[in-house]
Amino acid sequence: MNTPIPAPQDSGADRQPEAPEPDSQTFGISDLARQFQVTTRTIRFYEDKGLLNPARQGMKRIYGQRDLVRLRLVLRGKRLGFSLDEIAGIMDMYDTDPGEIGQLRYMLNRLAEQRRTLLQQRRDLEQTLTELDQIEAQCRRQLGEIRE
Amino acid sequence: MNTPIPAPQDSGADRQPEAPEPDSQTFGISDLARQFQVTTRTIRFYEDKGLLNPARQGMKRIYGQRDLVRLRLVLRGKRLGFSLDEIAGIMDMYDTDPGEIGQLRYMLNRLAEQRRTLLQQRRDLEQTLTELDQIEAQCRRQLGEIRE
DNA sequence: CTGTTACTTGACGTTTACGTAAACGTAATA
DNA sequence: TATTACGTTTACGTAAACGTCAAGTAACAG
Repeated sequence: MNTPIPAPQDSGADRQPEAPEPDSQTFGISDLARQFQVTTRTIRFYEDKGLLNPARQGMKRIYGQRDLVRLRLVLRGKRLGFSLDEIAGIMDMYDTDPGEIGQLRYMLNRLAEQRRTLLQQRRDLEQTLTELDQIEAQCRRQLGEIRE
Repeated sequence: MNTPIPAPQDSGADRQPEAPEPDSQTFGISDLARQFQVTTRTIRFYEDKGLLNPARQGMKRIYGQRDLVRLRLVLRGKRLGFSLDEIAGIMDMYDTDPGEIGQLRYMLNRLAEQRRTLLQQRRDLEQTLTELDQIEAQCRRQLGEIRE
C-alpha cells in the first residue's frame, strides 16, 4: 500500500542560505495548494495515503515535477469519481515497472478492467448529456411560449 | 432522524395515493434490490434522501415505473461520481415543471453548469483512456521482448 | 397456535476524505 | 526580542453512504 521509490532528488550538496537552486522547479506545500486549489491538509492527507511522497528539506516537504504530475492525476481521478484507493491503484499502473511476466499479465487484466469502467462511464456521460439537451430544449420552448 | 419529505412537487402530474392498480408493473423492495443489485437498505436510504418515493400499500413500499427510472438515474449518477445530493439536484431538473420565467432562467443556468461539469469529465475520461492505451502498449512490448 | 417469510422503523457502527484546532519548530523581519 | 509567517505532528470532529443489528408487524403454511 506504499510506494518504495527512493527519492533521487538533491542529497544536500552545496547550498548557500541565500541561493535557492534554480534547477528543476520545486515548490513548498502552500505553493502546491494554491496552484491546485486544495488545502495543505488535503495534500498531507494524500501523502499519508501514499499518493504523494515529496522530498524533505529538514522537516519541510519539497515538491518536484513528479509530485505535480501525481497530484494532477489524483485530482483528475477524483473528478471522475474514483476513491483515493482506486486512484492509488491506477497510479501504480502508471509507474510500476512490471518485471515478471506474471506481473505483466496481471497488469493487462487490470488495464482491461479499468478500461471497462471508463467506457461504461463514457456511455453514462453521453446519455446524461443528451438528456440535458432535451431538458434544455424543453426549457427554451417554454420560455418562448411565455414571452409571446 | 426524520425526513420532512421536501414538498412532493407533483404540480400537474396526478398520482393515485391509494389504489390497488394492477396495470403497469409494480415491485416490492426486494424485487427492486435484485434487479438493480443493491441492498434494500440502500433503497430505503435513497427514499430518506428524497430520491425515491414509492407508493404504500399498508406499510409496504410499492415501486412503479417512475421509481425504476429514478433509481436508474441515481445509479447512473453514482457511476459518474456524483453525490446523492447532486443527483437529487439533477433529478429535480428532470421533472420540475418550471412555471415561472425566473425558474426557467435559473434552470438554464444550472443546466449549463451541469454541462460544464460533464464536459470536463469527458475530457478527463478521454485523457485517461489514451494514457491507459499507452501503458498497455508498453506492457505488450515488454511482453514481446521477454518471450523472444 | 406456531413457525417462516417478507417487510417495517429505529439506532448505532463504519469507512472515506477531509476540516479544525492545539501545540510546537524554524526563520525572516520589525 | 517579539512578532509574524509558514511549516510540522497529533488528534478529535464531521458529512456522506451505507452496513448491521434489534425489535416489531402482517400474511400465510402447516
